[in-house]
Amino acid sequence: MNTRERLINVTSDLIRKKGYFGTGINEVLKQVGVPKGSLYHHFPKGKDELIREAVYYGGENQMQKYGEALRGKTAEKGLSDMIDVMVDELLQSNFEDGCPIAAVAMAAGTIDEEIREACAKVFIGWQNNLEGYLERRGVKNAQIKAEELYSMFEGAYVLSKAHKDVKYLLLQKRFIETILNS
Amino acid sequence: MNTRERLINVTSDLIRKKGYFGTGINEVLKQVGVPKGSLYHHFPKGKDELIREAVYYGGENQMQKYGEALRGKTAEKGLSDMIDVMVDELLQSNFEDGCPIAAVAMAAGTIDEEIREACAKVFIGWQNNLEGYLERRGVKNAQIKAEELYSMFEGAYVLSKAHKDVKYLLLQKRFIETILNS
DNA sequence: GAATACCTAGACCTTTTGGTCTAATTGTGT
DNA sequence: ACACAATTAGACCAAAAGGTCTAGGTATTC
Repeated sequence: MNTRERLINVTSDLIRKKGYFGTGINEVLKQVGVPKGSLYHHFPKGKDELIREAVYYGGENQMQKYGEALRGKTAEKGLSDMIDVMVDELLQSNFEDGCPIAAVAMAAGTIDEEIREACAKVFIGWQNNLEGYLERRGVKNAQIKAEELYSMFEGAYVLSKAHKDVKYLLLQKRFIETILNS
Repeated sequence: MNTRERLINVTSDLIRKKGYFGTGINEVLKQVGVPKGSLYHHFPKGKDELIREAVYYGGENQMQKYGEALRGKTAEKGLSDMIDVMVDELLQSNFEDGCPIAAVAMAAGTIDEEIREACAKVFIGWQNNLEGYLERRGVKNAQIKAEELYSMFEGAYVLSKAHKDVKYLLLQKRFIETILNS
């Protein structure tokens, strides 16, 4: 992993814990162990460019995890396993890691518009992915259901982190069937 | 409105736009128009104490708004109007204002534990309020449904803000009935 | 091996951060 | 009028923020 990738990787880790404003380039630099010059060589526009790349990177990463959870299962089992991915992330990080995109998107409107667009694009990507998955399993109105499932999961992720209690995420499993059959 | 209240009020406005790390006490001071001394007189523990109070204040404020939307209506109409409260906040602030609690809770785990607890308490308060509301209207399993509705709304709030598009919130109206009858 | 592009190194800068401290002022009760 | 608490005022501080710039080093290419 080269310098550029390591910078993005560490930034991606940090933003899901502390969001846009809480993530400082000095801390990134310290964790990666490289000087300022490297950062501004790879990201001439500075922090905003770095964060934007980290959003895309974190989004790809997360989608891959979700993809693995879904692969080759019934819609219900797949979605249930997708929830477990989020549950595990919370537990393994002692409730420090949240949704890597939401943490940044929260400050949208007051930060660089391109970053907000990056967040939106990642969300759309996740959603389209889920929509295709549902369609392949013969679920009707897959688009709306994918949107709804994402809303539910995103909200439960936030609540579980705030409460330091995964029950909000686990509760979603009881409503997967309800939504799929609605 | 006295100095202490004005400080809390402005801080509450700021945190729902920028979260914990994005909210600076110097900016609060500038907006209120008082010097440092006043802030540290009213909040000897500094920023964290101020933010905590702002979380409670913002939570009360928001619950009142939701309460008005719900009052004297069928469960479905009330919940639909509650969604409109969130929609209006996004539109009127040009998508700058989000959920006042979620914005702070996002950074939970890396900030003062008491602030995280404050966020959790506010969420619990909102949820209990909704639960009571549903019960009074004869909804079965009101607790679980209140939890679920909050997850959905919270998630849709985040997504609508990230996308600068209220459709994610409006979509929730189509699922209110589904959840209530589940 | 010289030339060139790529990348690292880190000193330095300005602005802002949260916080402390002392002096002055305002209000209140006697 | 006096005493005393409550509050405001703002200078000051160390640390951290994001960012710039020049100097080295390390590859790669001819």
